[in-house]
Amino acid sequence: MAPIESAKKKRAAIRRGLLAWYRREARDLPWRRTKDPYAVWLSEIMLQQTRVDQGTPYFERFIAAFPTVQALAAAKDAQVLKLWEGLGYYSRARNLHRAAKIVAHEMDGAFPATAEAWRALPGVGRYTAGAIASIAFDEPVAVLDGNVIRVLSRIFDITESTDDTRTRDRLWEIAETLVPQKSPGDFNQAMMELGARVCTPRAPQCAECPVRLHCDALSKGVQEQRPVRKKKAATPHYEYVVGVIPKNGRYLLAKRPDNGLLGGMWEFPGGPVLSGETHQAALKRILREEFGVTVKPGGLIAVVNHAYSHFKVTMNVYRCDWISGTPTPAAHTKMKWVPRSRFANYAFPKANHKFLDLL
DNA sequence: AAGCCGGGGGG
DNA sequence: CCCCCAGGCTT
Repeated sequence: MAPIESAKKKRAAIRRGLLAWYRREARDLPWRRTKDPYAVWLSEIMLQQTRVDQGTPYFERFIAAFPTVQALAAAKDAQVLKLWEGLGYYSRARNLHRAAKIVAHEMDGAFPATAEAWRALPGVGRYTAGAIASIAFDEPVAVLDGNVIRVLSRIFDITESTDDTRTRDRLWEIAETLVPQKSPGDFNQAMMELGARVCTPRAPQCAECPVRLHCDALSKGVQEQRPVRKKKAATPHYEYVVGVIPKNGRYLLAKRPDNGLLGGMWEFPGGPVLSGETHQAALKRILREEFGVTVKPGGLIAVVNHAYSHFKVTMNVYRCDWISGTPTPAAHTKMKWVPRSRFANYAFPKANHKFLDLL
């Protein structure tokens, strides 16, 4: 079948249409008011797998606390984590902090100037490197995030699963072919903004789309069937018990290991209930074996449900009386008795915040 | 290639 | 309830 328009003309029309739309419709976001590489970098890390509306207040607080890469490099781990509290994917904060120290101490405070050089920093992959280089340094390199995958899979009617590596490679190639020499940062942001506000996962607003005349999926009426995704396995559900243990006006907290789930965060001690085990038996067993204290389980404070990325949990939170034992963590890195008035200095997981106000 | 890694909002 | 989000790292 002969193409209605040449591929080259189609690309030119897409560039023109998206750039014009973006200059008219772009949201006024804090990191768009500057080309400071530090601000652009911070925004890109914070927005990984995170919606703009969710990330924006975190960006404002974070950059107010650490206005420069030197300030971030000099910060304490706990301070950085506290500012990330509630945003999720906490390894981003750890990698960001590590990278800030590298830039400040090993690169003399000078940021990398190319996408390739950015990728050497921890937490910066192909997407983030392309975003920073194109936005802050005008380098004509592509980005491919969830929005761009959706936009391109519709415009070019990609029928293969976009979870497949070969399809990803093809999409990257399309994106690289599209990105203009001039205003690459605006173009990349235009594709993402279109994906976020017009070319949405469900019920896309095609009538509002500046490139609707060039969209292969729309012309076939299959836009809601793109992108093609593989379905994910069902996530398991776990039953946990958690102990709230007061002693002399303080509560027993434990710090999670720096790597892995909720790395470096503080939490009330607890763990999974064995099948057939009562909550009271589980509390006594877990607190003795994993945290080194003997307790007497008391009343139920809360039942909290929480969903993580790959499992779900029900936390049964009980008040417990401390009987004996010096807190000694098995899998955690340290434990402390902390007064309620100082909780504000500790980064807690969301699942703990769901019952913290009840204490 | 597949799994791990949070939390929130929309349908 | 399921899906997805300005993804990267590890195995």
